[in-house]
Amino acid sequence: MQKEITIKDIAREAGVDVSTVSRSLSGAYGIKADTRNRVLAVAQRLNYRVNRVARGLVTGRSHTLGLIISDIRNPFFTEVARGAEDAARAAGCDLVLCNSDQDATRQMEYVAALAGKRVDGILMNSVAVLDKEQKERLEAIGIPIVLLNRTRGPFSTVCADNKAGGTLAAEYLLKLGHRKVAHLTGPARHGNLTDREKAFVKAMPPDSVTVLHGENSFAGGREMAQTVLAGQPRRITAIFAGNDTIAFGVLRAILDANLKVPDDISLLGFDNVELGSIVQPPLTTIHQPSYELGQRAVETLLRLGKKDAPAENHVLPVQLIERQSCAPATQKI
Amino acid sequence: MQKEITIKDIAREAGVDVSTVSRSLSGAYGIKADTRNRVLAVAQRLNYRVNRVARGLVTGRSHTLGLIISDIRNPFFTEVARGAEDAARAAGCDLVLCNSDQDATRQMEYVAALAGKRVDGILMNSVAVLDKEQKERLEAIGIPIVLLNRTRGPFSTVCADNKAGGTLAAEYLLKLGHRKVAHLTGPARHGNLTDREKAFVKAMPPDSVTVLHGENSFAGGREMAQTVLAGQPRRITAIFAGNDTIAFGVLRAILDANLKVPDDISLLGFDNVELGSIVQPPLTTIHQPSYELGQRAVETLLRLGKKDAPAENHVLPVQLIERQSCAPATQKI
DNA sequence: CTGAAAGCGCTAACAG
DNA sequence: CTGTTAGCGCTTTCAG
Repeated sequence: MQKEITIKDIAREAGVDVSTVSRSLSGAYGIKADTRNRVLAVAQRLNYRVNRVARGLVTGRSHTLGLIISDIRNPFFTEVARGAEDAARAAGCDLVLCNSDQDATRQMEYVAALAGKRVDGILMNSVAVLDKEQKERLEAIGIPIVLLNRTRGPFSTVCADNKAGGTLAAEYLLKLGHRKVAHLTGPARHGNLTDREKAFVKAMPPDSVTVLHGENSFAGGREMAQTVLAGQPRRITAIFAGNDTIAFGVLRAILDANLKVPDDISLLGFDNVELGSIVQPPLTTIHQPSYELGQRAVETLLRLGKKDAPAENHVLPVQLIERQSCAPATQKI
Repeated sequence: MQKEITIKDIAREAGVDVSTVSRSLSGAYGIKADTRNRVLAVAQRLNYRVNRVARGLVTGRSHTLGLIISDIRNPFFTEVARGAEDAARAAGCDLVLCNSDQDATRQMEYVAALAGKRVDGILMNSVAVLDKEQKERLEAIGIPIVLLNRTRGPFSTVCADNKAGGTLAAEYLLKLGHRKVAHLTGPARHGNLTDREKAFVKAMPPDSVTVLHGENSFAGGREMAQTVLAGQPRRITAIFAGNDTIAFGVLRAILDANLKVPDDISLLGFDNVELGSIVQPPLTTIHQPSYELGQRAVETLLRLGKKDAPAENHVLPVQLIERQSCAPATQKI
């Protein structure tokens, strides 16, 4: 690692002061075009690169954002991350990726690490419900935060209309005549998933739905489905999965049990990830605008960076995507 | 943003010098346990958080790594990213995510930005072949780099045995009796994909394979497949896709054309992403250890950070995963 | 074992 | 328009 080239070197070489170099480089006003060009030329010749660490130390801005999600391998988050990265990049920021695996400790460690690096903002789908102490700790770090799985609260939020989605799911299944269904979803108290669950249960007739909580993943979906399928004389005619990833796991289990979707059992997902269309049968699901979620989230994060910016709460619309995994309920009882 | 708490505050409060605070905090030798504890207590009470930017400025280490990939939405890269993030985290580093979309300019912009932030290393699947000038520029920035899609060259590399994979694919298809096949893959000169292609073509009989280059994505796969299927009286009996994502697109197109896999046409993928098993039919593919790739890559990156560390070249094994998308060739000619 | 002092590379008043 | 002067918050010799 040979010595780093600094503005001092440029200053000496160009016969000006470092402050002049600094101003030339950052394109500030009050520099004769002539000198600026000269400085720039020298900088170029010396192959100079600003040290953004040093700059950040004095300006207090890192131009870095943190994204804390459960697991980037969930295609929904992948899409969110991509939207976030694109928006961050458009604003000249970098994005650091953190996988919390829904672990509260890990999540707080990430927050601390990001705070230590003085990121300009943090984007997170906070695990579980934040207790009072955690909320205070988050507020205390004094960094803009936007939550991806809350609709209200002390922080800014941007998320899809999960409640509407849950209701939509119930109405659709009801319309198809399903009266005994299972809802297989991730851990309880998860914000998004919980909202879907509540709205879904509420919109269904009393006692018509069995809810199972498990791991929020392909494997989790498979396991929950196995439990359901192995249970008492199967009475359910449809399964509403908390998201598509879980739905894929459910599908795997159903196929393994030599049952047919939707003939033997209907399956409804949530998210609308790309692969839902090539799975067999193509998955009927509730679409949520994942990419836009990430995008909007960093945009509001950036806005929060300004002085006195008020908290914002955005809710994006969802939509039923009808494919072939749901059919009218058959009289199995 | 209320005033930041610094070691100065702690020093004053604890009645010691800042250097003592610094030493206590970084757990250095030569501090009486007594004073150290006192300092730590004060730090805790004041809710102090090191400013890693400031620390980085003097130590020259940012504890941040950069990951530049084509697109995080490709499940293969998702898995690589997860492996990389886990390994980075284990080493106390953060990972910044960059999507190059295979654009050379964008890639170099990212490299420049990361270099400006003085990251400790960069992990990338470099787009296309690097020309001499680019190589020199990369070497000039003086940051450890490991490439994810090369097997040799001036930089350290870690990637799967793509050549063996290509050969494996050819041998398998040959064994099944396929003598007219298409290879649908991403852009030419892409490192990994190119290696697969070359080895595949080489292992197949002369003139038995038609190669198409397209976009490296689901959509790209679909388009290429449409072209192939629409072509002259279809003579091919099998398609080898450059990777699973492309294969999924191909599958979509085949289904859309009302053809059956593998009855009408066999389909072979590469990567072995999780969803390959629930697609219908389950995808036969060449497995490569994506997660480990990411993991190993940051581990070698970290090693390169040490003084005088020699470049390393790792090649990880691949393996045929036989599912149900390939069948013996039928006599269609 | 601890304090004093220098400085990482840069920006930001304040003069001139 | 440009130079001078202070630091940003931290680590790191070098003394003592």
